Amino acid sequence: MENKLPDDRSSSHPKLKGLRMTPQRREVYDILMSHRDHPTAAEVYERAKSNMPGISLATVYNCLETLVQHGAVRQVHFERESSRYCPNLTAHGHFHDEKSGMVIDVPLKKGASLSDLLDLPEGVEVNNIEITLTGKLSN
Amino acid sequence: MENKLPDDRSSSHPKLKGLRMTPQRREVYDILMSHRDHPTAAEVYERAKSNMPGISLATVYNCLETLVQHGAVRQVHFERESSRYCPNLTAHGHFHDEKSGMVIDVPLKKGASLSDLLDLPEGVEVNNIEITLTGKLSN
DNA sequence: GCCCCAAATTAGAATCATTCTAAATTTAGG
DNA sequence: CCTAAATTTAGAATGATTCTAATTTGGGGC
Repeated sequence: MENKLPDDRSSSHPKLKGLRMTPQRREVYDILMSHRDHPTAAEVYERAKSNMPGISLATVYNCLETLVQHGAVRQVHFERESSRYCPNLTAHGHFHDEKSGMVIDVPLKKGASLSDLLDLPEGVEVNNIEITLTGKLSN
Repeated sequence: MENKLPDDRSSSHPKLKGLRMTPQRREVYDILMSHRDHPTAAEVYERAKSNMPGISLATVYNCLETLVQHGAVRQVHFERESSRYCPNLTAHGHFHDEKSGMVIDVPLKKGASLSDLLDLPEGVEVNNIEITLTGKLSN
């Protein structure tokens, strides 16, 4: 059922250029792209096993690390809980509902920029930013 | 050598009201207030031992947790590294230098507010915010 | 001032996410 | 098709933190 384009091994997303797209990496990447609910490595592993019963947890960790290094997905952290993974590459923060554990993306306001908010010291090169909010979803 | 005010057990800082100020908690709190360099629990433990050789690591963890719960200090997280502790209660973010490991406070610009930056969903009660930057201090 | 109970402290065990190790497998290039 | 390098794998190791159960401490009531 899969569309096998011979040249599609590492080019379905611009961020994946230069990355050998093994079946395991594709599986992990597809899981992140299709669910988009900020799963942990263990959750990705559970989902991956249904399509790929032989995949190992170590491989899931390896694939996630590789995808993060290539900028294809982002890691999200709340306190010291398990890392979560997010395929949304736009500038945004994350809200963590303390009751349900659910994580939702919090977009930046149109035209807004972090440098409007923060008084950054001179001569720093910022490679990564995390904006994390925790609280209650009052419904 | 210590100034023993009978009423000073839990009132040296407004945030410490209602908290039994044991010698261990005072020691931990004083370490955070005097160094202000975002130490980990293990680093607080090392420092505490010089004044209080019998203190245990578990107690340092307990004291830090209690101080955080009472809003007297804040926890700071980078990726999944050890939690760090910060006595600066004003709204601010943190920059983590990848080379030296040093952490510095990043103040918010005067008059700026997070809600200017983020498009928060309706009806969320935000209890905590972390803004963490990682990168290189290019000096 | 003394006793009692709850809270705090303690050492060490347990937990758990993640990383490491070493061996087996897969893949790309020649 | 062959070889070297990259990837995957199972299981062990790591390390920060939390838990457990026992001991110690301190404040309020008498």
